[in-house]
Amino acid sequence: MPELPEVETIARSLREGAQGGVSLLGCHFTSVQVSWERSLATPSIGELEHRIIGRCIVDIGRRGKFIVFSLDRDWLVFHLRMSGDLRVEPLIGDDHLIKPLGPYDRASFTFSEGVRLVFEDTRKFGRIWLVDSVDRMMSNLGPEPLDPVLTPEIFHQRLKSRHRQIKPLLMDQSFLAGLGNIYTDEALYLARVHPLRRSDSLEFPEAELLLSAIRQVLRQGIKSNGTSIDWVYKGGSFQNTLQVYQRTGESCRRCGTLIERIVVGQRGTHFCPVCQVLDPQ
DNA sequence: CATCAACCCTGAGAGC
DNA sequence: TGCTCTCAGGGTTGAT
Repeated sequence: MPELPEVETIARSLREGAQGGVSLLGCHFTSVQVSWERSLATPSIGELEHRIIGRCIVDIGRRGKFIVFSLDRDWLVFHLRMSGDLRVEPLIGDDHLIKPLGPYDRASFTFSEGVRLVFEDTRKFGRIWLVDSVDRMMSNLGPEPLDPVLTPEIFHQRLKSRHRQIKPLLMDQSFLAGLGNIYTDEALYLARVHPLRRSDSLEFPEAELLLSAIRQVLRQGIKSNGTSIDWVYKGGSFQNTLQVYQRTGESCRRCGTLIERIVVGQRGTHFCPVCQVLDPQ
């Protein structure tokens, strides 16, 4: 389930060709294939083809959990949701034939440089967009948690301006861009904030601590190349650092109390009932 | 504005 | 062994 660190890791390897991979910078599109129509949010397949063939990739980055390809005209944007992934591979296999796509490959973009970019997505929740304004598309996204322009003062003000349970608020992408279930649970634990606390009940020092906890888990996640949980995302090692996520019934590493699991905003939520107290509500 | 439920999907794991 | 059932999970949408 890619969150900010996983998306950052994938975007980085597409851009820099990390771990033996190939950088896509400068590549030119020669064809597009979409095998599951609903993976393409916009435009139509015909228009996508028409607008993208011949375009060149100028940059590859991330905004929230979106992977953004800046082309010499338009932007190609991916959201991996639960099970999506992007991989780059040679178009031609060892048998000198064009490699067939796998059963979970939903779209493929080939380049004049002899490689292709494959969007695979087992659960079909991921989406692809080709847009002429990435700013308009992202206009509802909240601030980047790692961006220094988000000061503790501003963060505290934003928390104060709402009256919501803290966990669903942190996962609300229009409030803050990039946190998902795993890193939210971890950050709340690190900051000793109960997931059901009301956002406007946090005093400034708590908000400051929470923001720094969020940054700490995200930075550590990026350094670990993300979290490999279940069969969905592979390659990262942050799962070895998890303090509460999927540790229900195991001991808190700070106080030994058993980690509890509750449902908050329809999401499985893991916390230590002793370290993360609810009292001010 | 906040909360909740349904929906989109599939593989995995449990129960039988 | 193999079937059926339930569940997770991000984000959108619609109801309360």
